[in-house]
Amino acid sequence: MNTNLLLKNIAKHVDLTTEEQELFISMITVQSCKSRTILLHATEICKHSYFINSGILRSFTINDNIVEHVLNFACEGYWIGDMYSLLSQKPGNLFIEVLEEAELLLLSKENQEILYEKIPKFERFFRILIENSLVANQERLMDNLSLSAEERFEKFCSKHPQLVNKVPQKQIASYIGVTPEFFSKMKSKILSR
Amino acid sequence: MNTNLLLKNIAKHVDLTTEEQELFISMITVQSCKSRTILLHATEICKHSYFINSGILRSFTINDNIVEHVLNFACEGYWIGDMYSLLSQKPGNLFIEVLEEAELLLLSKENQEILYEKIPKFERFFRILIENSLVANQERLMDNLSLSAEERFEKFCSKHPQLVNKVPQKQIASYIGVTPEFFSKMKSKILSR
DNA sequence: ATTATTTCTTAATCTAGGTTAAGTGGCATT
DNA sequence: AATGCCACTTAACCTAGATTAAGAAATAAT
Repeated sequence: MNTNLLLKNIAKHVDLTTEEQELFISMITVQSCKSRTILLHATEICKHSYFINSGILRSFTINDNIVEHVLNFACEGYWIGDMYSLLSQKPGNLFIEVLEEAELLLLSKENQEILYEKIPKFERFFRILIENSLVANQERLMDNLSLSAEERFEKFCSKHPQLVNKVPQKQIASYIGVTPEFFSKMKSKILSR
Repeated sequence: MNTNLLLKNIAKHVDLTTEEQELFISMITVQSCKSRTILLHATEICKHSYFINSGILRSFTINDNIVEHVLNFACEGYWIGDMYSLLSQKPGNLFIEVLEEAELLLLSKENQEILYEKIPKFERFFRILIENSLVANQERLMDNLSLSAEERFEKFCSKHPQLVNKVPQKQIASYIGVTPEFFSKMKSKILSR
């Protein structure tokens, strides 16, 4: 189990002793997933936070059993999960899907709670992660209220260059909030100038 | 200085000893603000988190010096601030304005950091607050992607009944992401049935 | 290799919501 | 009580993006 990336990630925000690192690692499990695996169904209760060692994942909802809406993409070095379901331990509305063959490190809700009790530094670490998520989310919200689809797409490209050519275009469309048809039209308009 | 509401608020998530409460209170300052006060300008660095004892506030951005976009409303018992600016200590893009005469409790960034060091329980308290914020934000984001203006308005009414008749209608329009003109049209359509 | 499924494109048509503009009513300041 | 400023309304017209539909291209499954 390769925990280098994760430990490096943690070290950016808090300093762990060797024992603390070991305790932490003992609470992590590894999981390899093929593309198209559904890690979490909307009807299930989310039991884990997923750290991505490699690969790409997304979280999304399904509307009226037809239209998908992408909440998030996540790749190497990021966490993904259904925060609502994880916190409330009720079924959320999110699916989590593997888009590109992935190796994941799983931290269960119970172990996360234990970590918080035993090593308050983890309380800080996750606080900081969530703070950053919240800031990013607020910005995206305001962007959706104030920018055109084209501007949102540009911003997506500059913020997530590693995703632009790897995830299906219809999912980028969904993330920025337009239909795949409109996205296609918009793209060819952009390319033609 | 009335800290009852705030202490009750904290007690929902963590248990403080009397000494801890006292330390905390010693770090808080009170501020009374008349309606229309601008607490934070978009060009300033946010130095405080604001807890609302009474009154109503909002945070918003201004686009091209013309169009306002409301990020959040906050009333009694809630916190407000510019999280991006507070964390980065750079100027954010948010204004914070008092909409209804307010009494606020201020926690400075420095004191917040000291609290984190001295009483890790505060790390937990704020982690939980931010988690809840993030969940609410994600839901709002998905609502903006999947619901019609009318549905967003209905949801706003059921989630924030205490605000519906207190804040200017154009600001509710902005919060749900439509123009004041369209909002007015929509409202009269709703009333006519 | 062939077939089946999905993704992407193009184009015609439609509509939710935006823009512009003019008018009304409220409330705050003098 | 008069003036000025906003907030709200109404209405005509406009447009970004949605919908529908059909074909082409790419992927996956057999």
